[in-house]
Amino acid sequence: MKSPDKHRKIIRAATKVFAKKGFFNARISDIAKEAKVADGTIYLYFNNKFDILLSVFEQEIGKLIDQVSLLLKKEDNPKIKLEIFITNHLEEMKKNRYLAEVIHIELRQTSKLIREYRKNTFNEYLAIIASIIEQGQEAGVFRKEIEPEIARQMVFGALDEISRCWHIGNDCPFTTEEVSQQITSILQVGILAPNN
Amino acid sequence: MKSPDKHRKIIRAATKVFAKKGFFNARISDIAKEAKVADGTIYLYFNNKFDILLSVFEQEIGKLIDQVSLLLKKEDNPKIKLEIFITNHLEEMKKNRYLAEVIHIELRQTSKLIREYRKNTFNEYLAIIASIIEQGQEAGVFRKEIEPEIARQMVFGALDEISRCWHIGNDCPFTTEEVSQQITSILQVGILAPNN
Amino acid sequence: MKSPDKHRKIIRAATKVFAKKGFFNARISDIAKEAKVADGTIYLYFNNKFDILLSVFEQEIGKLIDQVSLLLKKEDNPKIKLEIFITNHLEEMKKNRYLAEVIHIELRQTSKLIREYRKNTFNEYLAIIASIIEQGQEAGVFRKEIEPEIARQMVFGALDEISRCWHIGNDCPFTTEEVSQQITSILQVGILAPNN
Amino acid sequence: MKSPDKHRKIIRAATKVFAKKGFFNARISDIAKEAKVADGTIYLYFNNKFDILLSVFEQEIGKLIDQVSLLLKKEDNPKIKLEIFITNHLEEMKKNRYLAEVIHIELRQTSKLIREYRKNTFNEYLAIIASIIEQGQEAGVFRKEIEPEIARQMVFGALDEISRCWHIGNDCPFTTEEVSQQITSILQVGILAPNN
DNA sequence: GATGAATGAGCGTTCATTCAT
DNA sequence: GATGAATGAACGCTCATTCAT
Repeated sequence: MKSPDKHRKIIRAATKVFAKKGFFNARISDIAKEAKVADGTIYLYFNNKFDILLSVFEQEIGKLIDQVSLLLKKEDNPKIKLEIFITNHLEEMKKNRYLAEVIHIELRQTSKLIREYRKNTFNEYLAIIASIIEQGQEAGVFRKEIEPEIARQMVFGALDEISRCWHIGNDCPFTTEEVSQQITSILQVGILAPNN
Repeated sequence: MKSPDKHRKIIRAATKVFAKKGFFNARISDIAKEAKVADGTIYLYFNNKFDILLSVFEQEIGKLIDQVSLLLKKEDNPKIKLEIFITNHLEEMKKNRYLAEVIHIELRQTSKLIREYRKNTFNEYLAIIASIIEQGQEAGVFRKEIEPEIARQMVFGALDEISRCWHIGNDCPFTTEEVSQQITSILQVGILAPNN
Repeated sequence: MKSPDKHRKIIRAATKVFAKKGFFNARISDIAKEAKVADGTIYLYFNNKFDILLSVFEQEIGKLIDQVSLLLKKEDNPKIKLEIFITNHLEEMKKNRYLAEVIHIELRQTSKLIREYRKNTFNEYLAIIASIIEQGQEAGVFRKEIEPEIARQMVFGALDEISRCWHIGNDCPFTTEEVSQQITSILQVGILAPNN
Repeated sequence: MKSPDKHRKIIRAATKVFAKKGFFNARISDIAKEAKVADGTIYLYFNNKFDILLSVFEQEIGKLIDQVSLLLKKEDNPKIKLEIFITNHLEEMKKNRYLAEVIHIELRQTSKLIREYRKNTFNEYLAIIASIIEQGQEAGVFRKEIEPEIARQMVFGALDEISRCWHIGNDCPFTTEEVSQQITSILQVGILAPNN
């Protein structure tokens, strides 16, 4: 029977290799070497290279969902919930460089497969943002005329762009906390000065 | 003398092919066929496959810069300038599906070349956003505690995520105008309801 | 573990193909077909096409060195040693048509690699000639004013030109033995008639 | 009408380029650039790349033949004639690096075409050596049992190997004169010390 | 189950040759 | 005659995938 341990090892190795080289430049043998496994062994656990990529997402983003869900469960205030989501995402991206790169590099690589995939686990993650907005609107805390879907895209787009800039190596002179606060603040009260 | 017409034809073809298949899945012969030239002809105008990608950016993003610069020149109010930038970007992405895909798919290829490249033309485009924010702060229209760099990332990230969702084929029930207004509005006054 | 058998098969095939077509006209797929392996298999055993050429030399010339060294060990007389070298080389070239062609065709490829290479195994082979001359001089059998290096070049040049003519297809009406004796004789006593 | 001047310019350029890069690594455009002529122009004067190579030989070796023939005409003594041939060849090879490389690199490149060619002008050059030997034998100066064909091969092989070593960049601590004398001496009186 | 040698389709790129101007 | 842009066949090499052990 296939060992779940080896499955995990391969996923971890693939996450690292994809992050370092990008999906197309990563070779199966790189992943095999990183996982200390024979090339052929990988095909006992995955159908093909692309399947590995999908599994990396399932696994890693599943973890993200679990983690942030746990944090959000303890809080009722939508304002704070949004802040928690933002802070958690940024912190994770800063910590888990591999996942960050896999998301922002590989998520756009292509193609129908990814597109279909995105209707699954990853969209579940994004849906959390929309649901926070909706709860806030129901609670009268957020403006009703905001479309939760658009706001969700804004939030994720903003966060993902931030993490991309971090990992591109351009110096970013701000701490995670500062960035988190600024984004939260802009989202909450906008950029206008009081009398405008 | 190498014909500038052919150069343009190849760029156009490459934009289309990269958008449809992604950089790595695009074949030189695909581009050649699309441009109705021989494979070898491409190498009279470009050094290699990657050079084509860079040229596509230079060309297309140069156009974007020119266009939005022209529009912004006519306006002084930073609030409206920001709206103009947002609207123009979204409209262009909606219209020029190929450019949109090339940006959001290919901009993420890990590559020193792209990284270096991004310090050039593309960053020029992004710098426009930051400068609008700064002008607004100087004019007292935007909050001074906003970091223009972070806001810039938020804006571009949001817009890029929007355009990605459009082209991914997920139904987006909103018009360009609605999206543009919502984003502008969130950025300007935030998402909080009046008394929060 | 990569099979040494396959390594040998490829070397043998390459020797044949290089001899038949020359290095530049030889195709990797020709070698693969001749060796009855897949094209890609060749790259499990060699780094690139040029590496195959070098290996052919290492292998084949190594064999030549071993063989002639063995023969020379049994003999002390420098006169006879020289004759042995000459005869052995000519016999081998006559027998091993492929090696002969590889030497005289490929040895002349301008290439830093080959030049560096020649300082290794092949030059070892040539050095045998020089050392025979030197021994002869020490023993007082050969004239002391002969430069061993120049004589060495003469000997090898002569032998290589002979073998080239054989394989070029021009009829050569002499047996290996006759040629061997003539060359040995010219080298030993020159071409002058007794009273000149 | 095709200009003989341009024909000569291309030959000269090709000699240089072939010598520098070898036949297979030389590109038609290299030759065209060196000759300050358009690529296409070359095909007005030559049928194909290989034809250029043949023409280079015809031309350059023709010159060699003329030159050495002139020198030999003035001399009757076969001993001296042989010395003249040897000295002249070595001097030319030392002077005309391009021709030297073209001979020793390209002469072995390959193939049926070259082989047929060699029955022409180049063999004429080699025949000069044989005829000197024959004259010497008739005059009783050279041993009758020497086969002129074999001696010819020895002479040319020796000379060509010398010139190859020169151009390979290996240090050769001897002057042209020394080499010439040593080779002449070995050929004439052999390498044996007086009493052997 | 695990291995890693073997496979071979596939692609980026080169360059001799052609031909419209 | 001269040009040089255009052509496209050809090849070295890679690497995802398979399969005998």
